[in-house]
Amino acid sequence: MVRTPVLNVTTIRRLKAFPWASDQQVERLLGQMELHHIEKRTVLFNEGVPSDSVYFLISGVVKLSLRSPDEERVLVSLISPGELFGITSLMPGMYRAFRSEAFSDCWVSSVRPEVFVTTLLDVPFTDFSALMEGTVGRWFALLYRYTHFQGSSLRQKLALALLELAQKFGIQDARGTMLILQLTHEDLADLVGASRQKVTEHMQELARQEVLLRDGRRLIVHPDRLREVAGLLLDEE
Amino acid sequence: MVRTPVLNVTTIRRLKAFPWASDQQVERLLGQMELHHIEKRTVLFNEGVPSDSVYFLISGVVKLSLRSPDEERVLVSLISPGELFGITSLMPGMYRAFRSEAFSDCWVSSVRPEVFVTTLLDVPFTDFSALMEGTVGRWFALLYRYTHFQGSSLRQKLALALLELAQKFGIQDARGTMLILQLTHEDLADLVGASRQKVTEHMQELARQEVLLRDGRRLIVHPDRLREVAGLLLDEE
DNA sequence: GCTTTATTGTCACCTAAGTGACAATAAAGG
DNA sequence: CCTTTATTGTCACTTAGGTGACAATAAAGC
Repeated sequence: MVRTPVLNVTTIRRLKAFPWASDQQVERLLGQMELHHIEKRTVLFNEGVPSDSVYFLISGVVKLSLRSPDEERVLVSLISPGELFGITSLMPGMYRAFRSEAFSDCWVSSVRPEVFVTTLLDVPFTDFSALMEGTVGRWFALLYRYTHFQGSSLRQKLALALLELAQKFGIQDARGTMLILQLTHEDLADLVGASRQKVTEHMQELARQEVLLRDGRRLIVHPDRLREVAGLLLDEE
Repeated sequence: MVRTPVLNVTTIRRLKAFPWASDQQVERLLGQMELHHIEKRTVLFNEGVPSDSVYFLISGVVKLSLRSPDEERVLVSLISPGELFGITSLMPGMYRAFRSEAFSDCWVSSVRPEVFVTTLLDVPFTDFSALMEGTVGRWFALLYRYTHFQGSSLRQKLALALLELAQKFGIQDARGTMLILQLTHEDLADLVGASRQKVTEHMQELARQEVLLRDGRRLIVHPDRLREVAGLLLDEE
């Protein structure tokens, strides 16, 4: 019933994908890609699972989503034909950040990231992958925080932001993780997109619940409890 | 007064930067990097200007920010020593997405992106850059949307989301840009993190103001007016 | 064409967070 | 040490958007 699409250099060019690649490169890549037909609503991969393929959308629409603390689904993005997705696999040891599922019936092709990179760029995958992590990895952490902000309360946003700060600026301390930074409540407010007053109120509440404490103008946080507050206890990372 | 820091392979290793690179590569890179001392509050680059350098933070804290529709500043991220930043320059023709300024007194080193890439990875910059754009570029558009969501009203968020959809799924039509997608108000609500009911209300208002119109279940939008509604008329992109 | 199911429209009511205004501290500068 | 300035704490009031509930359409299935 379903007609398998022709996947050749012409198709790729029409989709305006890989415009920089030569015909030979595209040809070689196509030879190593697997073609899949995916029915509407089918999940391609879930957030939190290891990333082992790069995907290319030929036709249809793919949806990237995430589940928010209150079990709702956050629709992160809709992928259009000609787009690559699932590119966490280009970074070493990364897990899927989003769930991908067919928003309509789709034709998708997949390829192993090593093949993808070595075919299009004459460089060892591990080198490329490491450089990607060192450069784009940070952006990814940002995207992670911002997508998780969706549907979160101010309390949860604060926890997420402090968690990121603890990773970057935290040093171990007898009482927890100390942030070696002079942050005012106003800075925090700008970071989570809230008003200074409400941040003050929530920070006080978090201190009362011993999720964090203040030592002068330095913060000492408990990453585990923050994770709990943020609503990602046994979650993907 | 200010002591110039020693910047050698040991320093780089201590900062845990470029762990994959060999000593020779790091050495070569260092030889081509410029060292700058930046006083607190000094702006390194502003959003919207061309990207021509990659930066590496040696000491201090750098702040990335953005201005929201209501002239407020959104604090996007704080950079810690050992991090690279300003990596829009790794993609062809991209403009700075954020403003970067010294959050505290800093030592920063900078290098041209071509030098950075060719030193650490034995591949022509244009090839690398094109691949980056084709893979990570989309993530960047996402990050752009999410950071701009901060401090925006639902109306503005809707405009931003529809703008992104118009870029991906829009085809020109006599009446505007038609989205070739079957989107329900619930989908839109999930995309902007709002309730279905409020999305219905705002969509109706946007239709009344002729920012968009509905043809059955297809949307036809006016990107220019959407941009206006989103509050980014003469803005950075 | 008719029934069923999904989507849109509309409302009244509730709640989290924004806002302004000011007092209480704490840090910084001399 | 004392003055000035920045930051934090607190509160009453406003507001945007969430929520539930249901009617009005529109699409899909048979």
